[in-house]
Amino acid sequence: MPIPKPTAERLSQLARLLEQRAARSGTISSSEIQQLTGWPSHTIRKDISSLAAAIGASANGAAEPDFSTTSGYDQAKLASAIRKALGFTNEQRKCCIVGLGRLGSAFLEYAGFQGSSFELTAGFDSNVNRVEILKADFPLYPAFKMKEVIQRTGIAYAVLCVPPQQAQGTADRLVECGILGIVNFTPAILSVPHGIEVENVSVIDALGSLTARLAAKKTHERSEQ
Amino acid sequence: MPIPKPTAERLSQLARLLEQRAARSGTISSSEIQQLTGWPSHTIRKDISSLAAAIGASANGAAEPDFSTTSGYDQAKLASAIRKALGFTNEQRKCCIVGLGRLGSAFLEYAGFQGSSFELTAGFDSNVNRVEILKADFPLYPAFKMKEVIQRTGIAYAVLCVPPQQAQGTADRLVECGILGIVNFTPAILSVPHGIEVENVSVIDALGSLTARLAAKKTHERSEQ
DNA sequence: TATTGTGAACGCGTTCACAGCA
DNA sequence: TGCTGTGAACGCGTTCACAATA
Repeated sequence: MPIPKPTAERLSQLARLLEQRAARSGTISSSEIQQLTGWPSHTIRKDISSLAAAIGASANGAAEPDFSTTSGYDQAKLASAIRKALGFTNEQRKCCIVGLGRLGSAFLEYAGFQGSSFELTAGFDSNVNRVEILKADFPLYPAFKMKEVIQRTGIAYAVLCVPPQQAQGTADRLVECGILGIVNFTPAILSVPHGIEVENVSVIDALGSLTARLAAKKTHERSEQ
Repeated sequence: MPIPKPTAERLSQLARLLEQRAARSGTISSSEIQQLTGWPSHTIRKDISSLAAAIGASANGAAEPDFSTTSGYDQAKLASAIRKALGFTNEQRKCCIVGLGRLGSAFLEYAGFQGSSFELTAGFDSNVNRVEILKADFPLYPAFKMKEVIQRTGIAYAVLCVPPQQAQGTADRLVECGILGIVNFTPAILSVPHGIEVENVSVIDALGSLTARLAAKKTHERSEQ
């Protein structure tokens, strides 16, 4: 029984949240989670129920779950169960940054990758100067080495931070290099062949979602009165 | 008849795409859009159908749509109809950037806001040095002026780019200032009161979605064989 | 023939209500 | 009593199949 995508997203956030407050008392209830996240408690219980089902299905004779005391969930155990079920702990997927301008270079010192199942292993920029000046924990290369490096080191994903005019062209090159997925920080809409996935990340889209949700909430409240 | 949220998101992207290729021939078919975006053509037709319904519902005696020739949709007309229906062209919503480190300061020269319905009107940082050194088209302030500036100028949204340890505290302050929505670029999970909306933007989450989609596609292909 | 347009069926995640348990 | 857990009903977006239009 596969975990539904929206459920997986909530669980992933929940795991982050639990790890953040690791210092607190060992147990948390679904209604406390509701308070922290805004998700209804029954949704959370259902999500965790899906999680347990998914674990039980694959755990043929292995150790059973065992979060769920009488007063909530064991935070540490729940968090690690989520991580395991969502395929974290598996081998790290290698990623690269393409485009080391202001935005791209911000990732060079971004701490969020530690503890995730993704690993930054390369950066590329067409400007050789940048490549030489910037410092990172992983090697930076001029753009013409992209194909060689990606294929040799087995990089699966690219984080695209080039100027919008170069976005589609660079995406095409990345596909040629054998990349599987692109996280697109560019405002451009990318066209890619079947089998390649693009995830768009955009402040503007995020602001649009906010506006839509606030508008929906308003009309909802109106209809409640 | 309100436009469903997923539909609105697709239409929003579609509008961006149409505007990008404004130079091309004036008409585009649903199957061409399928090729460019990967969405099935019937989904696109349904989406545009929803759009037409939404416009027709509010256009009491006003001009009717009129994209839809016999060989596709008029690109320019469709794009502007989408923008109108999704509430763009309305008064701009004011936004501010909070935290002017590497990531936050990248937005100071980000072009994506032009032509959107959002406008950057202020930046804040607790480090007075940064505020004085950085240059932007809009004023930058030290953090202690947040409340005064946000309330005086009517800023509705904040883009949160502070270090993760300060995320929750800063979010709390923003809520006190009367902000309605927060775009959270921090890996921290934020708790906010009812009525305030948070949209999380995270590379890690985006990579996670990519992985999930690729995995789903693989098992789907397997079951098709 | 090549397109849009749409009512109806479907599938899936959400919600509900209540059973189970400590 | 206060919590988790879950089958069943519900609602909504997607998908399908076919009518409509040129």
